[in-house]
Amino acid sequence: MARAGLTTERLAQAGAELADEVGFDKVTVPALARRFDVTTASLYSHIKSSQDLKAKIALLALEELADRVAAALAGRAGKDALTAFANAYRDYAREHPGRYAAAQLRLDPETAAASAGGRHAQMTRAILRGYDLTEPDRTHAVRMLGSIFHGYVSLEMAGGFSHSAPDSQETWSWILDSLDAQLRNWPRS
Amino acid sequence: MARAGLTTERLAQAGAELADEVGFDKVTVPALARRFDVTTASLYSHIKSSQDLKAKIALLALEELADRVAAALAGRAGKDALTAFANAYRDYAREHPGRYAAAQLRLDPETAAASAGGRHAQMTRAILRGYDLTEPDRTHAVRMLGSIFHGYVSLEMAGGFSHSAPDSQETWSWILDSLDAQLRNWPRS
DNA sequence: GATTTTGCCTAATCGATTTAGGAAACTTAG
DNA sequence: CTAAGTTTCCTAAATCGATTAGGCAAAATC
Repeated sequence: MARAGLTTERLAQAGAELADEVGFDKVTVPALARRFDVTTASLYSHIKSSQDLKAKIALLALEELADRVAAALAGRAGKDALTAFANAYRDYAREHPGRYAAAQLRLDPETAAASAGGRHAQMTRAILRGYDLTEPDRTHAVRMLGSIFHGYVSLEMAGGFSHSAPDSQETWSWILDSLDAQLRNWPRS
Repeated sequence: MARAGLTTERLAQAGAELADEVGFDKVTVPALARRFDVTTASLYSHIKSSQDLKAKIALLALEELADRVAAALAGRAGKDALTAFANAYRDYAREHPGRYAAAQLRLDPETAAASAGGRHAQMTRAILRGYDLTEPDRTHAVRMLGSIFHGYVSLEMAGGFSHSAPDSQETWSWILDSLDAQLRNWPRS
């Protein structure tokens, strides 16, 4: 019997592609097995469970996203860095909706600790170096940026802004301008 | 054979309670049937499918949340209204995590149109009456507020802010102060 | 080339989803 | 009050996803 050449990495990769095509919630062990023309049971030599597969897809997405953000951030500072960061984030979600959804999966603490989550937090802090904030304002600002980017992208993907003027791109730019102004003028009256 | 007295509303209500207890993704037709001591098939006289059940829970959550926000907003304006709105939103998510997750379910357009989604948008606009914004800034601001509240609450529920100082409440207050200042000083430099 | 390890298979169980069809309980009209 | 109609719930059964046990053949190791 010819072997299909499965590995954990290939499964995660194919699972990520499947997620982008049909949605992360529709990623299922049998569906992935069909892609490799093997039986469902065969995948269980490479993954522990369906949850495990999803977690591996999530880790892959987090790494990819972190790589993109890192590349976008290279050599930039201030508003330039803020915009690059935000756009890298948003573009990834638009190009890879299934992976983006995967990246939101709640991981157990050990897995999360070994993930690219730390790089994300680190890069967000790096953006703020271009602004004149001291602790604890800097941490508050990190959290605010994370919230607004994640929230905006989620709502946009859910179709929240698609059916009315002004278009989503304008709002995105407006928000970035607004955040930049807010951070530059801190502390305010 | 004694009847259990099922109705669509009771199922949605019980489904919402179940969601808060075990998580929205764990709400299943058999699990709900067990609560009423009936067989799984019996529920299908009241719901069209499992998806339909979840949509009904989502609609219930959206209504409840809109009611709460409306109550919180009554008689308030300016920063007071902003804070009340934000806290109503966040408190609901903390008290009813399953329902909050349900409220994020993507509904098909017709269902969404018949939902309390419109009330939410309307109330968000109402908050901004206390600030001096004109279109299209007002719409941009509505979207920004929605994004940040949703994003913050999602990340907080996912445990994103729980393992480091400063605590989440401080950041929440900081963000509200910051948003208020930003909206009051609009347009800026 | 013999042995150990690994990859994939067959077979089977369990739980969730859903439909078909029947019987008992409510409702309503005569 | 009873007969007809409707609704509610049941039994039974098919399908599909998740998962485990145990076997055989292919790779890798010696």
